[in-house]
Amino acid sequence: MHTEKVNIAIVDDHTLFRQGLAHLLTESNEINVLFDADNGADMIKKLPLYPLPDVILMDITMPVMDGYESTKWIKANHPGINVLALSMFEEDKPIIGMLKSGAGGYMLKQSKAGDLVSAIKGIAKQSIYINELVSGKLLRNIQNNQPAKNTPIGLNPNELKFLELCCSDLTYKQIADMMNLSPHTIDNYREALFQKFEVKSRTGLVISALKNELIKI
Amino acid sequence: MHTEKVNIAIVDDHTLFRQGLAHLLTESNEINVLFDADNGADMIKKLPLYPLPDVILMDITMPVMDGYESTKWIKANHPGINVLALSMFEEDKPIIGMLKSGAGGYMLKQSKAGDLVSAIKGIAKQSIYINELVSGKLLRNIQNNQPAKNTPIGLNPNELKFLELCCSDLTYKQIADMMNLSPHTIDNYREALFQKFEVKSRTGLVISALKNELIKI
DNA sequence: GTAAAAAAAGCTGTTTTCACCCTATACTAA
DNA sequence: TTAGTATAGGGTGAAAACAGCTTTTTTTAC
Repeated sequence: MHTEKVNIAIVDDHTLFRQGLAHLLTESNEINVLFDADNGADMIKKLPLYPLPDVILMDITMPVMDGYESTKWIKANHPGINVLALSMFEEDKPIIGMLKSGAGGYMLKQSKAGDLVSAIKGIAKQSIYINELVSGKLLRNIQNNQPAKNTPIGLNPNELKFLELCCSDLTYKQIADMMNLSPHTIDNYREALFQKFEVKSRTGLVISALKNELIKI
Repeated sequence: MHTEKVNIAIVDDHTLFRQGLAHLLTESNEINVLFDADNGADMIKKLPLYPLPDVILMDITMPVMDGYESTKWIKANHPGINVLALSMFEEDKPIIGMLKSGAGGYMLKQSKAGDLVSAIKGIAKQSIYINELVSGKLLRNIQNNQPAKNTPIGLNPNELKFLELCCSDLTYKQIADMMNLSPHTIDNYREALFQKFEVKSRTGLVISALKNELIKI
């Protein structure tokens, strides 16, 4: 069985690493390195000069235009190209950051060549390549990402009605009329909700209500 | 080499499935089913009557107290117990939901017994067990969780940035500072957006922006 | 280089929102 | 009974938001 070679580009500011890697990958006979670049800006400049790569290997820390920005640019301008982050860092922050920026996978520079080739082939075919390193961090990220979320806030029916009407172009005066209550009473509801949601403005209140899925628009 | 059996509990409202699964897992000789329960409330009642399980297999849809609530309760009261979600659904929402609630892994009921045993052993040892099914959804979740960069109607980058910052508890003065612009300039943006969106208040603006999916929260 | 256009900043009001005081009623529980 | 609490209503002053119009600066086009 024969499969097309995967066309890739390498973006990394360490010239020796970049070129060594290019040789190494070319030797595998499954990967074709179209071009390499010093940083994101260099990549943008070179991209039109070659066929579009299937995968771009992307370093994170680079001068001029770093990996996060470069990845965002790629996904905005060539969403079909898959970005595989390739970095020395195994901390949560760069990993989550690159994935959020749009990378489809994350490999360490200390990986074995064979593993990198598999990752490149995997990401070329399925757009994403998740390994052990990444999956745990991903999970912890979404689990921690909801800090104050599971604090069910007790609202009485009137407060809830008021909250709904708040999510509109109406003034408090108009809301008071619609609820057949004095504007001062509405004031009390507002104060109470500001405290419960820990906000200081109607806009903050609306955003919180939507985030907590108390109100649907 | 000999390893301790993994102690588990099964929470699922389908009695036959629950008991059949218990037999099946017991036969593997690597897993010991301590008890099973009809739903979350039943689980909470039975938990003190047995040794603490290493892993709880948790269904999602159950009467009285569902899998999300039950998992949250477990992680709040017995954070050492690992929850493995076990469901028929392979949609994004239940998977992400259970993981956010604190589950360390997610398996389909249509899995092979051997795979389930591996998952249980994996989660008992490493607290998390991520398979192909889950990892892709996790990644897409964090990638979609923030910006929607499309600008369908005519907003320039500054107006869009302003609009984003509007969806918060910040005052216009603070927004002006963050954008390094004079409050008067911010005033111009506000006026322009009020016209474009045909609203008369910041709240109306925020609601419109969200409805038009120009901003994600 | 200059004129037109667009963006940024300024000025002056009015209205709305917000914060913090307060009173009255009615229901509940010690 | 009395204290506590939830709900409705009241008043004032300050801050923010809103509206409309003018001027300066920057960009762009000719």
